Amino acid sequence: MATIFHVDMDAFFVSVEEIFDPSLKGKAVVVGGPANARGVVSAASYEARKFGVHSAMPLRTASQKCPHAIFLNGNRERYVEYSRRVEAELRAFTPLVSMASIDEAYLDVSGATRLHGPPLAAGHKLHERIKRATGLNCSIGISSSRLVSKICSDQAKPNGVLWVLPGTEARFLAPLDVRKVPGVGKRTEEALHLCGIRRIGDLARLDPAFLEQRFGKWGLALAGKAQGLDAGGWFDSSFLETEDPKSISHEHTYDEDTAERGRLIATIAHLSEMVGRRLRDHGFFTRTVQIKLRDADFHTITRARTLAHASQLDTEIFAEARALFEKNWRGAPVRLIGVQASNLEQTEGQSSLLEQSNRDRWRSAMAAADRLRDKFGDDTVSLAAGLQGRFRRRVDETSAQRLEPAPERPQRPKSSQSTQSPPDRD
DNA sequence: TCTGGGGTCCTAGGACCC
DNA sequence: TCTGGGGTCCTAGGACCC
Repeated sequence: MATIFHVDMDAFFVSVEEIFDPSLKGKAVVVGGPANARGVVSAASYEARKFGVHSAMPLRTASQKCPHAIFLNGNRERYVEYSRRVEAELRAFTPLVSMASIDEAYLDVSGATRLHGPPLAAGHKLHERIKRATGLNCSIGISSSRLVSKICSDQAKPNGVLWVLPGTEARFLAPLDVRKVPGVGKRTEEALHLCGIRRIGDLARLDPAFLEQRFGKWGLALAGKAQGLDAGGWFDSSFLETEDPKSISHEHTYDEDTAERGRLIATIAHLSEMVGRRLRDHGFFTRTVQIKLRDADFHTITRARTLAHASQLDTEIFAEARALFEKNWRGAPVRLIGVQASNLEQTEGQSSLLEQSNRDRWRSAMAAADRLRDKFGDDTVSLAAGLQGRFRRRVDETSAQRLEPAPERPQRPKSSQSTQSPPDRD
């Protein structure tokens, strides 16, 4: 029988902030942004939660429920750093560690009883070690499957260790709300309630065939989850593998909706650059470029196109994203705009020699730009179109280098040059 | 209450091919 | 030419997670 730990950090972002500013301890703290900003709560301290504040809640709502809360923007790098410290501590405890997100992990400690003792004692030992090494509290769920351990760590919060004895999984799960099952959100919960299913025990009693007929493939998975079973069985080989990403995207929500074409296109250029940069960092090429547009009513559309050859160049991603935007934007104010790369490949595939040499030149320009960004920051180099709108001022003020084609040679016809053309060779 | 940003997976319809 | 079925790729949307 496997022994799986699920380790979940308590109010992770808030707890890290408290390390940097101990005066925050014991206060209502919300990480996510200013109280009046467009945005949602990323993390709330337990003090703030007493007032009904929880993650994913709009910041403006949070500030109404808890006006005295301290609102912080948050520091991604800090959280990544502390996540690494936690991970190091987990790996020192046992080698079979799978980070599920920035603040949670699964550990397979099946073979570690000799070293760490029985499950509950081992759990407390790990809990102590994490606290000592990082100053952070966590909760640990222990059982024979990842699913039950995850639900279990949630029941253990805050700052607790809980063990579900082998053979008692069904008894543990039965009284819990169906919403506790990972994957059951608002919609599925509503649908289940309509069928008279409120608790995991209700779900477990149902015929899997009924769930499959009612919810399709997902229904069958749900039937398994109600029994506390992991999708991949007791142990699936993907436990330790870090898989390649399937998509890379960036999006931006404006402080106020905007219908300014120049500003929208500048944002698309900026987002395309960020996507391209990450593609190159990961060594991927994208075949499908997608844009996302959300209007004032929160109505959201996505429009995608698959390219003839895969690319990792900002200019090609931007050209595609821009074309999709021009074809689909009707002039209405935009709340959010996004650019996504998917259909990721390891190589760019075949193309003509001419295209190849053009891309080779752009590629070296991109590599040079990446080096400059590493050295001087992300805003030092930008697509020409990125200089419009709100990015213009920032870039001009720093008198940054622009990523534009080099001056033309005289024999070239003037009209053939645009921001879309590759830079000349020196 | 007025809704971020980064992802994953699933469904469903249409095109196209055999 | 009155019309099947399966497979794959593409696109759009939606539920969900942290």
